[in-house]
Amino acid sequence: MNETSDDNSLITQSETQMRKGMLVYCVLLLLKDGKVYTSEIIRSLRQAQLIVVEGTLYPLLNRLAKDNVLVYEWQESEQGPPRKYYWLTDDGQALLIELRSNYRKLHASINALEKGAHHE
Amino acid sequence: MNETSDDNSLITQSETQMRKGMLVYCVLLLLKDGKVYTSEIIRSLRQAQLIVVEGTLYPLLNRLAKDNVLVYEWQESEQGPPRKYYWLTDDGQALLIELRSNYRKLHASINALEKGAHHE
DNA sequence: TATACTACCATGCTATACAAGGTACTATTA
DNA sequence: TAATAGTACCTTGTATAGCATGGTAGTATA
Repeated sequence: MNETSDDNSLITQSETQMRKGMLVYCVLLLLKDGKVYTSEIIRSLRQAQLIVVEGTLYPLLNRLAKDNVLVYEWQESEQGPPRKYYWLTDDGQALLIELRSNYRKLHASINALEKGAHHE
Repeated sequence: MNETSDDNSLITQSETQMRKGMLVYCVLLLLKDGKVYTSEIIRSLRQAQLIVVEGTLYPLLNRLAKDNVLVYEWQESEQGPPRKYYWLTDDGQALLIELRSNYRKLHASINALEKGAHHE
């Protein structure tokens, strides 16, 4: 709660916020080409600098599966514990299309604001 | 709490999420050219289809002012109640630059995912 | 048997968007 | 003067969801 020394906290916070909203969209993008298991998703997202912690992704996948966006099946691994492979349902495909459209619109809106197009 | 009839709730939810993260950035963009008062900000954001309700923006502006990103002054209006005009501090200008950079990176990452660039 | 690695998961905290309702000032009109 | 409408600001309560932290379990190796 020190308000003088953590002046970069707002930056970090806003960075986090920016990534947050895109998370569902990015997860669906990662799954659009086939079955992927959870740790693999985390690694891919980290490569894209989009997420770091497991505690965010596992509940998210559970929610998406509960809402019939994803399904999964367990699969034995040759080395290590079994893996939970996820893929998109038809509803998931539809949601992906919807989110892609929304992202395009959002990006366009931000571009407009960046160019200072705020006149009544 | 009905889980069968509100099957578009996840879409709405994700749309909301997408806008959420961009809010700080968009507010700073709106203020980058000078003093603006709150209702005006709300109208501009609505035009850009980025936010709808006041209950989101007022607390956000308070937070940003508390964190020395924005300052404000009261100004009489010729018609109606007085208005609270906000503008960016130097810290706010710096944050805007930071957030612009972050947004660029995020957009690039999403573009990469859209093109299916997830290979180890 | 013990250690290391991989993978999955749950709990508690905190931040925050939204819904809903409220206050106060000005102008218009009866 | 009194009532209504319009504008602008603000607060409270609720629910969502990311994150920190810690834990379980299977496999492989020393």
